[in-house]
Amino acid sequence: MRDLLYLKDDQIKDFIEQIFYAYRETYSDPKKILKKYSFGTAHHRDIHLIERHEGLTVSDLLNKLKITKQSLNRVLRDLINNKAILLKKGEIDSRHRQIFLNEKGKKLSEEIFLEQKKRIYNAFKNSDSDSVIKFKNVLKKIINE
Amino acid sequence: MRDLLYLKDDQIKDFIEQIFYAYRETYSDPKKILKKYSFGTAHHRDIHLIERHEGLTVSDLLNKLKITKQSLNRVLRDLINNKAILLKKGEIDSRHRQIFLNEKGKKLSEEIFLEQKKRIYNAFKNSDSDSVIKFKNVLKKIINE
DNA sequence: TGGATATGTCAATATAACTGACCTAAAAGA
DNA sequence: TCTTTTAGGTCAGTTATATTGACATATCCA
Repeated sequence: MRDLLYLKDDQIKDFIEQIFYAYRETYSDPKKILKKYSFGTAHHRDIHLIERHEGLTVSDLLNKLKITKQSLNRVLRDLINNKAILLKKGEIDSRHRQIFLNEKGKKLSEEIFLEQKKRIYNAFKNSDSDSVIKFKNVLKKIINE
Repeated sequence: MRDLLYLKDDQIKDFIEQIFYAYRETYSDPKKILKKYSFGTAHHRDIHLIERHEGLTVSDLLNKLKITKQSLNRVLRDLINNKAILLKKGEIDSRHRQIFLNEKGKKLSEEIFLEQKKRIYNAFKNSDSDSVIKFKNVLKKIINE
């Protein structure tokens, strides 16, 4: 077990480099669309997480993004002013704010995704299903999920 | 082929989210060490690429990083002032500058890597070798390598 | 009622990037 | 040789995204 090639330092360094490229490329693709709305990647991440977890609270979002509430609030303000999202008081605990996409936000989210999807879709289409499943499993282990 | 689960939009969105987490966590780990030297992640990326490709030129580095030379120069200046790297005129074409780590840079690079390695090493140690190989293959397809 | 929690906001600062303009030295080509 | 291109460096101003720290408000819970 101890001399597996992929556990050697040089190989691990290659992986670290490739994770950087994969992230950068994946999140670069929709930048042109974001620019049309005067949004950046920070807005993109919020839109993505709100779409995936409709009704999540501000603190849910903070926990996923791992940024400060001051940073988050700048971005949420932009999205609210643009009428891409709306905040509702939590029904059980009215201190909470639950975040939703409205129609404009859903349209934007879809537009972003169509651009961003291509790269991943093509990579998967050219891989066999076992590869994709194992890709996911290793990714999960990297993020301790 | 057309109804493979992992080609569905929701699944692809999950992958996009996980690529973000994987990148963020992988590059967060060594931030404490970088701070000791008053460096940030931009310095980290440069150090990494110089270590992996000793003697690469400024334009090689620009092509890998895909940032402007003005951005790169701020970071290289810091590294030069800190005596972490040195630039030599290219032997064949003396317009080129070839970049090398010196002793201090090598030590820093090693220190950063030991911190960053843990996450990937543990993920791989808990995966079988077929998974890791397939992880790499899919990653390569995502970045079109 | 008093403390903890969830959220929001003001202000200043840091980091990493950008655009645009301009400069020098060296190589390459007509 | 003269001209153009390439590689690199720099100045100045700006933008995007994040930070720290302080403080305010509303709501929940014991």
